[in-house]
Amino acid sequence: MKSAEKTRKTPTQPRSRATLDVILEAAAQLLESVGEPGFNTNALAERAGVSIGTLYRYFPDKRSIINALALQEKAAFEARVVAILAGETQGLARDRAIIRAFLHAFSDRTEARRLAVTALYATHDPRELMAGFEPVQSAFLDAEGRPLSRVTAFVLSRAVQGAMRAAVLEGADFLLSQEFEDELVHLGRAYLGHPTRPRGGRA
Amino acid sequence: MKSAEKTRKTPTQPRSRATLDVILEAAAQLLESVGEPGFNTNALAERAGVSIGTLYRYFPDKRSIINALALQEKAAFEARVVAILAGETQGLARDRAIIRAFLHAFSDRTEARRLAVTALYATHDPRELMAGFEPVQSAFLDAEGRPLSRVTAFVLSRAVQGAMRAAVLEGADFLLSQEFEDELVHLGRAYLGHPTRPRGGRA
Amino acid sequence: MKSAEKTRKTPTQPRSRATLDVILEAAAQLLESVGEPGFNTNALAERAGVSIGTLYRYFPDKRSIINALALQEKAAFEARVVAILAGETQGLARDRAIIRAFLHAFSDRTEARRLAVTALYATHDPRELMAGFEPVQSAFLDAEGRPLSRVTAFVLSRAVQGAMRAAVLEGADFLLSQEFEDELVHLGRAYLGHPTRPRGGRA
Amino acid sequence: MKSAEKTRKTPTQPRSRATLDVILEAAAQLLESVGEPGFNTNALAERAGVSIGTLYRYFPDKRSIINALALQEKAAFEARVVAILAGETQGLARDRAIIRAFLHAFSDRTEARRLAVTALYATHDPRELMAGFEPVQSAFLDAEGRPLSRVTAFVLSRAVQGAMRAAVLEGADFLLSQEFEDELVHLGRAYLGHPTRPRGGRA
DNA sequence: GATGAATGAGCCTTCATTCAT
DNA sequence: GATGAATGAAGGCTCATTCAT
Repeated sequence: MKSAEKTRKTPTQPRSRATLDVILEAAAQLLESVGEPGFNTNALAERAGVSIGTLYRYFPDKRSIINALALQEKAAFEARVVAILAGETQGLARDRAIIRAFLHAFSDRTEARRLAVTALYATHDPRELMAGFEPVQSAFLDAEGRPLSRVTAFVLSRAVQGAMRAAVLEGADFLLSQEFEDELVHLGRAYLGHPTRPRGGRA
Repeated sequence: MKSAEKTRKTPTQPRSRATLDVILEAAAQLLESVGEPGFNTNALAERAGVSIGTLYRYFPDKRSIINALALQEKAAFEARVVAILAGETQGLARDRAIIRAFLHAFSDRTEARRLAVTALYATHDPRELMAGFEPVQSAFLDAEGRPLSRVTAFVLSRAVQGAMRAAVLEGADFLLSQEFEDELVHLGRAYLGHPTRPRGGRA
Repeated sequence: MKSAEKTRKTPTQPRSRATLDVILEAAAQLLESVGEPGFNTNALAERAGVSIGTLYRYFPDKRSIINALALQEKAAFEARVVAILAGETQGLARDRAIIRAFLHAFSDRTEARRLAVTALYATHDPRELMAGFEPVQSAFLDAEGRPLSRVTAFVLSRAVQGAMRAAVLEGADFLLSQEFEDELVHLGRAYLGHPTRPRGGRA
Repeated sequence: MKSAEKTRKTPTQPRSRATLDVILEAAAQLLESVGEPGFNTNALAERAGVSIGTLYRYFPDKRSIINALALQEKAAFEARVVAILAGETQGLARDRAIIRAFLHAFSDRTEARRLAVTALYATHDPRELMAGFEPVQSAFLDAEGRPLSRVTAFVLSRAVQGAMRAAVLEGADFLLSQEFEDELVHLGRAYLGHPTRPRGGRA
């Protein structure tokens, strides 16, 4: 009884594609405003401006709508990071760019993203879901220029994500401040043994 | 429709206290085994071995049960950390002890804890909820022995928690390994500029 | 996903038993008046004067309500026939009594009974369901006093039932007439080679 | 809300006729494989290889599709029996031929036929529907060569049909056996007082 | 105090039918 | 004529909550 992955019919006609986008956008808004318990198909249909029946033409059941949303967000974010890694920027500047990408991914429509990803995790293997981040992890090297161990790569990525996630969830006023960004970059670079800007004005 | 906080009657008679504990224990087990969607009052009453009516003698509504569970877990954990801080151990050894306390809090009955805390966050101000950790944060000092800035303390605590949380959620096989614990300690100490065990092959 | 047989909880308390009877009686009335397509849980709850929720305390799903109804009718009818067979009456008089029992079973609230039994047949092995009639069949003997062959017993019982069923379904005006009853008795007895009343007034 | 009888446009062009046949054939297959509850217009359109819209060009609503199917089956069967009656064969041989025609009508695609006919009966006057059988009934005579009374004719035809119907529904292994056919012929002839093959071991 | 039968709002989902293309 | 996306009434079912016993 596993719900079909994502959609019933892969829509290629422009009208269908538009309808699908409308549904996913409405889903993100709704999830954002009411959270998971209030997220129901009737409310979604109304906000999307389509009928309940249309919803079910595009998705086999409710859960698959949330999953589709999560996968969409995940793909968009991974694309952004890959673009940075493929660019010319290196070293501290590159690290800043990545942190900034993460920060903005987390701060726009955050609650919806978090819930969707949580739901995605509830029904899929998390290891598989993190697979998309492997290119990011392998782009990092330690102070001697060697690739990171499995555990080190894990701690690095999850620590930075964790701090950002908490800042969003706790509504930290410094979320988009330069200081917070600097601290995150420092966290990562210090952990790996890279030089970073002097701590405070000391030393 | 805001639910009264926690309980209808604060139970002081021993029997009531026992019933309340049974309910909370059953709630933790149920949340653990079926997750939030399957967590319903009828199932809870049955697992706790009490009637639905009794449930409602102790809690005004469903959400307050989950909240009570979260608060209970939170209090227990905070007590553990405060005990460490009140002890004699200092420096690297104290940091290891705290990390270990976190790790075990996260690895026992994790899913229930996460869901309960998530639910707690959904209905309460996260800043208020994190207030209990302030003693922990003020116990840390930077390499020059000065207290941490607000942002630094935040990044430190949430980064470590984030890495542990992810390890649990992703079912990382190294969750309780020495290597993972070492990496977390290193993460925190490197961030603060404290000396730690040598990285990689360096002296 | 097979529905549990009959009820969720076997109710033994008098109140529960009464509620269950009310539901089954309402189900029979509703099935009678609107037929299977119009038979829905909301309408049933309303006619029974109970809530939808109560319905689902007694039956796991809609189909099991119809099945319970069918089994109840089946049991009642079988009991009636067994009583006749256990009695003193023999020969032609006994055959008449059985035919009459069938006729009345068919003519009181017939449509509901037919639909319920049809639904029962749709979800259960018909051979199993007919098992209750075996005592009836073995009570019949051919003109030489020998028990009937399997096929003969089958043809006899189903032929008589078929004629009665059709009379009900077609709304035959002679359904409860003496002539019809006589013809049915004659059908069975002639088939088995027993003497019966002279055909018409002719030799 | 009574559905217009049968079709919107009586199709006389060959293409329309072909489409209609495709739809009815698909309807029979679908009814056979999933039963009445699973029989829905979307599934029918897909199996027939036409669009939903096309379905509604040929039939005003769903019920009329099933009715058309039933009428088609009914007409085909009546034609077969009329052909036998119009033939040369008489007496026992003719009776066998008719029984055999019934048996095969019942055993080929039986479930679909039964459901369709049931649905037909639900919306039409059964007396009207049985009108087609009157020629069959009037072809039978009693042992004195006189036509049957109304009740006798009814009992005869419905008894034989009832036994066959039950054999199909109960999946009797003897459905197409010589013994079953013999018993049915004997049932009818004994009822009418005609001589038949010896019963049991008698001469 | 405890019980659990009863309630019913509200949710997910199906599917007959319409109509713009 | 044909298509199939869209519609939405309708129905099955769950579960938080109440209250008579």
